[in-house]
Amino acid sequence: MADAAGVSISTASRVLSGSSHPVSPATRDRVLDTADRLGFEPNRVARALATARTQTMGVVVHDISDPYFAEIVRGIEDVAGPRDYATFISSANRDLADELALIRAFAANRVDAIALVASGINDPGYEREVTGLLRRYEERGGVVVKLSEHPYDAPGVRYDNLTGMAAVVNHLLALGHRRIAHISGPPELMVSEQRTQGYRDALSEAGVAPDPTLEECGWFSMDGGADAAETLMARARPTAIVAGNDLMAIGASRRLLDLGHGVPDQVSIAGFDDIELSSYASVPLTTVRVPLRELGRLGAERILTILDDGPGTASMSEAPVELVVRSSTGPVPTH
Amino acid sequence: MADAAGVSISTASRVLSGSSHPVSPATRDRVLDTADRLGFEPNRVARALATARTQTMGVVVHDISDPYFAEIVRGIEDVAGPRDYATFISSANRDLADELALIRAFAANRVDAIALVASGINDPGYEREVTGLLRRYEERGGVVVKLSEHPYDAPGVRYDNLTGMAAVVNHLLALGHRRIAHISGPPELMVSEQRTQGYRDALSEAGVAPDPTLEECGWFSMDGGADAAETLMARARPTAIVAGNDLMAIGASRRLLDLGHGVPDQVSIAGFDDIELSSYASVPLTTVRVPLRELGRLGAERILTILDDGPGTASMSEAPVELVVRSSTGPVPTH
DNA sequence: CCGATTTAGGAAACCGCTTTCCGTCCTGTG
DNA sequence: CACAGGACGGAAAGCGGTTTCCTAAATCGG
Repeated sequence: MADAAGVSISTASRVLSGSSHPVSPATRDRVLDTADRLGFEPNRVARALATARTQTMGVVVHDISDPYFAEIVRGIEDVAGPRDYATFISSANRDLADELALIRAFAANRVDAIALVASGINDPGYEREVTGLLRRYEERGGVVVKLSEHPYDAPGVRYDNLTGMAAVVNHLLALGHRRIAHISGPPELMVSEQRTQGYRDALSEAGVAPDPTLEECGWFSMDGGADAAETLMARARPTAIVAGNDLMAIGASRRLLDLGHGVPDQVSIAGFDDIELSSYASVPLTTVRVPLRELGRLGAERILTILDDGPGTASMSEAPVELVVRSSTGPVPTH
Repeated sequence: MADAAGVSISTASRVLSGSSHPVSPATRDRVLDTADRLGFEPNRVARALATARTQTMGVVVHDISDPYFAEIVRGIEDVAGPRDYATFISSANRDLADELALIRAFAANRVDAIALVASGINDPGYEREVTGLLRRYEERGGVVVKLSEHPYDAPGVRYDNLTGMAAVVNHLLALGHRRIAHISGPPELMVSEQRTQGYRDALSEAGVAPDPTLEECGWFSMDGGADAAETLMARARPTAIVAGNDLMAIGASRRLLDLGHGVPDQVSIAGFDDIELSSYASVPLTTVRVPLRELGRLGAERILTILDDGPGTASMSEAPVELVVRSSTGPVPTH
């Protein structure tokens, strides 16, 4: 390529990499032309080795089929793309070991930054491993940012699960409900844990006695939510169910309808996240809106800032959550 | 690292990279131990430069928030992971230019293979660009496999959209429907085009006269499907609607229910893909099951085979589709 | 018109690995 | 016991770029 243009490798590199070293306009054009003619694209791998920068960022998601992540990822791409960073997504598919493998892969491939999205898992073994991995990654110059609760100490963007949960529960309380059940996500997930905590806090705050039979795990999936709802109805006859995420709430309302329980006439259902789907569910869902896409944008911006200017006083910033009332919740049945 | 173990770089490399060059067990252990102690992980970028292999594959998806892709991606990961390949996903978010940029990024980063999933777009300009890009990529040793219709000529796995569509339409015809409308995906997408063609063919096969007022575009999204359904009902009063994918079918049935049209009492609705969601939609969806995850698996296996043994007589293989009847379709209303 | 800068471009070192090539030592064999 | 050949490990040459260092030519001030 350099030969074809009749210049040295150095010169070719300088114009193609946008170096600050001066190159005459004539030479520059000649290089650009031949590069274009030959369809030459510099080998990013070689460049990465030389510069210790790959211009890529890796996004670790817990489960790619969960629309929650899609929104966040989109936000990340919104800002990464225009800044010429390639965004690579990798999904752990809810497997702890896979998740570690995946972080290891990103680190080994030297992505410039790793974004952790909703992969915070509460497990001493996992925490130790992931901490070691990410610490080494950071020591080598990688930046890690978290877009969800996570045991690893890194800057990022969060939102308040407790406040959000309190909002739904209070909404339900205001409608007169007292037997409010909860379908939780996988207990090992930190998001999940916090949301459940939010549910419990809000109830005890209102002086409603806790009742373990009103809680059931639904694994953050639609079928999980459906099964949990069925179990809860059979066991504890709640008048309202608040799920740990929208997916479970949708599954729950579907199953309840199938079983002949009116939603919200006989039982109210609420979710969390406000994924797009929620307005199209069997019954449009009352939920807590989390500004997912914005979260992604802010996260990516944080990454770029750190990459450009160093960590600074990097810490967590917070995005607001908001109750969205649709038609899946209503007053407690009178009889 | 090599020094720490008291061996030469060559030796360290040999044990860490699993070379066939003999290394005594004692030395091997020493290297392994110190590597482990230091948490040393070889720089994949450097390794990639030396070997011209990155042990990564890139998956180009058209829209990451479409659950269709999630399933396929999962299938790919099923086989890539165990074979120690990292899978990177990148989403074009329905933007043609972005999609090209994304292929370019994968190529520049020298992923060993690129899987094209449902990103086949019918646009002369795009086709020319993408062909040039991928051809160069292949010339350099990259392997490309397509998991959906795509203008670029490459091996892969497909399934028959025409047969699938014929199955749903015939199902509807058998139920007595004659005014069968169609909500299509984005016209530029090849999948979309084929499915629409399948719909038209099946109708004309049955001797039902084509009616352009019975076709409407729904962009493969839930809202798009909902809007299209509303338009169709106002304009042409179909007794059945077959959508180009499940997402649109779900949106459509939701909207129709909202507008007071019974599903399937007054209008039957069918989709295509059989994404997980479809059994949880407002009304469990009659649809065409596409073995998405299996498709991903087969695709990844094809990639690995080519990577290991060369292209061989690489061509398209085909996965079967199958009609799944649920409760969103029923006999044509009698009056 | 001359020395000091500035501008432009080339040579070569380097990024962190793999791999070829080579030398040493050990073993088995006639 | 001499020697062929295999086991083992090190030195060094890439891989394809970037960047430092250096030189030659052009420009400038006085």
